Amino acid sequence: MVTISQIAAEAKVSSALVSRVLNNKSGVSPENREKILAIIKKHNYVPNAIARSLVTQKTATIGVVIGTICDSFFFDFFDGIQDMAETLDYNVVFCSGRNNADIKAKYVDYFAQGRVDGIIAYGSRYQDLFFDILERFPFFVTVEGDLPGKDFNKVLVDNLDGAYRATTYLIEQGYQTIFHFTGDMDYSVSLERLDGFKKAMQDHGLSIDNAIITADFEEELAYKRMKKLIAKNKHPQACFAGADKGAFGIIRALTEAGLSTPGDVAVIGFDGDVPNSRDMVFPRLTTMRQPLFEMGKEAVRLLVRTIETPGIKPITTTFDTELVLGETT
Amino acid sequence: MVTISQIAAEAKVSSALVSRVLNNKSGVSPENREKILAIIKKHNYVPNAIARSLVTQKTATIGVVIGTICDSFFFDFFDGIQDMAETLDYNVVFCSGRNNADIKAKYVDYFAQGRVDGIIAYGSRYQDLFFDILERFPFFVTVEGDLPGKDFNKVLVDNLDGAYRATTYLIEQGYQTIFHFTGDMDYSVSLERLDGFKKAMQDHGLSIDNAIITADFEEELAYKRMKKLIAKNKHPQACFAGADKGAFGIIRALTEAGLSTPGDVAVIGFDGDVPNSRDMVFPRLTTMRQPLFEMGKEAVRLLVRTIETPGIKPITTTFDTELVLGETT
DNA sequence: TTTCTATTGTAAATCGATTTAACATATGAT
DNA sequence: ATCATATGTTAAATCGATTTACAATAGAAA
Repeated sequence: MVTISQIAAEAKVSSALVSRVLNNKSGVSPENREKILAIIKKHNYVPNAIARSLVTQKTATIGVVIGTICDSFFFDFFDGIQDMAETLDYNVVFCSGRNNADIKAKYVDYFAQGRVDGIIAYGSRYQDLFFDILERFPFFVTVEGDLPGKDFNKVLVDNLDGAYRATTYLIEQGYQTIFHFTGDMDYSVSLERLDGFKKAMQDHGLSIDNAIITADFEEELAYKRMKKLIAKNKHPQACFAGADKGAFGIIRALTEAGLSTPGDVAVIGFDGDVPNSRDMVFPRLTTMRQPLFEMGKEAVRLLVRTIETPGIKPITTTFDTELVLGETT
Repeated sequence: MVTISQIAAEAKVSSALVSRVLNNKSGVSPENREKILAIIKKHNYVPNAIARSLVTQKTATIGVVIGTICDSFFFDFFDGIQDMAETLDYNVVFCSGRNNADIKAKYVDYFAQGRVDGIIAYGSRYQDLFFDILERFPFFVTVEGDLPGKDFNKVLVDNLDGAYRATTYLIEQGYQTIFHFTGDMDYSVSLERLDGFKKAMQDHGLSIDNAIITADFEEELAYKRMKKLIAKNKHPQACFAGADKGAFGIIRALTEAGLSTPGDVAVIGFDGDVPNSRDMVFPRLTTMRQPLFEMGKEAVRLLVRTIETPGIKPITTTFDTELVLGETT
């Protein structure tokens, strides 16, 4: 690949002059500017970003790491990130952990080697390695991820409140027995949603005995758990799933057992994960929606703020969830 | 951030020694190695990848650019890329064009400034700018993208054959009037699929008069076109959609009009785009599946091959599609 | 003519690593 | 004691850009 010195040599000028032309700076005579531009064009010369970054200490890039890129849940989040990044003049690159904590940590480390100006990391499994790696890097934001006592930029969702409202909504609809299918208990968001559920039940004088079903964020386990409950004839009047995928599993178990929703069992989810083929999905799920687009935007905003304002204190922004009524309650 | 010279200074050795420790090379006394490692650990020192890349001329990274990251169609493709990249020891970063040709070109350019060792670009709109930018970079693979007469690494699908077989399958099922809903005519894959359709119809002595409905790769336009056909009572016995999303639009129009599939109108798609919530989707679409996982793997294989074998000739790999029977034919 | 200023250009330092060549020191064989 | 070899260490070059400090030139002002 052709370099700046080769361009300079061919133009019989110093590389400093070429650099000035590249960066549209003054201090170049019109004749030289024209000559240099012609040679640049002739060779399709593009300055090497690596070399440039080394001296400017800037990559103009934000790195995003998520658990897996193969999850439509993130679509709005991605779009929010890119939207704000474009207005703030940053490029965005995404890395996927392929549902593997080690790979995710590897990519956080990859970014933290100075390849980007800032990192956005999504995830709330607080024991995960990637938090440690993140903390060695000066500019980052975690989304959904919190660590007790640690002070960094965070974009959070008020899971406790959301779960409380979801549960309260079910109670107000008149359901008496309500089960909560938790998310993976390794994740702090699962614990928060569980707490919200418990609090709502207690505040309304309802029992939570046997009401907590340990599941995860995937469809399969919730499906199995619900299937077993139905078999034992111990299913509740309503289910609050800690994640939309779990809710879909519950509905599948119901459907297979010949039970209807919300007729026999009401189901509410959590996430606002709108499947890609929205119109083909039946029935539409009632869920607590997270404002993922706004969260993406906010993550970039916080990140760029700390990157460009030396010494500024980190911030936590917490978003509220929104009840989206579907056809399952 | 701490640098190699600071580590060297603190250990009272030259930076060359520290570099050797970092890269596990010989030529360092056990005592020095230990001392240096201790200081590295103490400061959480991580070598700067930008500086390293500048001298090694390696980033150990493959950049992937697609039209939009917000499309479950790519999931298997992404996974195939990462799968092969892991075995060949490359990192993978993704950039999304947000359904905008300019943004897509911007990211191809971004990568081509030397930020990655090789680029994988997905897309077949041959007049798109990104082909020109790609060609200034020595190492790249296009997927689905072809340019007549140009010689570079390509991963293709035999669209003509796939469309021919899809159409033939419908004909063999006994359907007489078959319409083809094309993809966006800017894309070469659309033209190829159209050709396959035409050829199959002609080979079986069927007319294609009024049988070609110009649509795009999205659901909405196919829906509208089909709706209009139904209104005029001019719909065919079977539809071959150039993309699965279009097939879903056709089915939606049918459903709304009270028509059933395949009872009233059979529908076959093209892509093998399995929606995320597979089990919730009704009915399951018959489609020509593209082996996206394998295509991702192959793209990486071709790319790394040209990166690591100087002077080697570019290759084109063409994959066959596979008829996946659903419930719509 | 002299002095000052503005403009244009270049040499050299810099960013943070790796790599090469040179050199010093120690070890062992002859 | 001498030479060859192996080992450990460092200085300096390098990667490809930007940036700083300064030199040269030209034109304006005194």
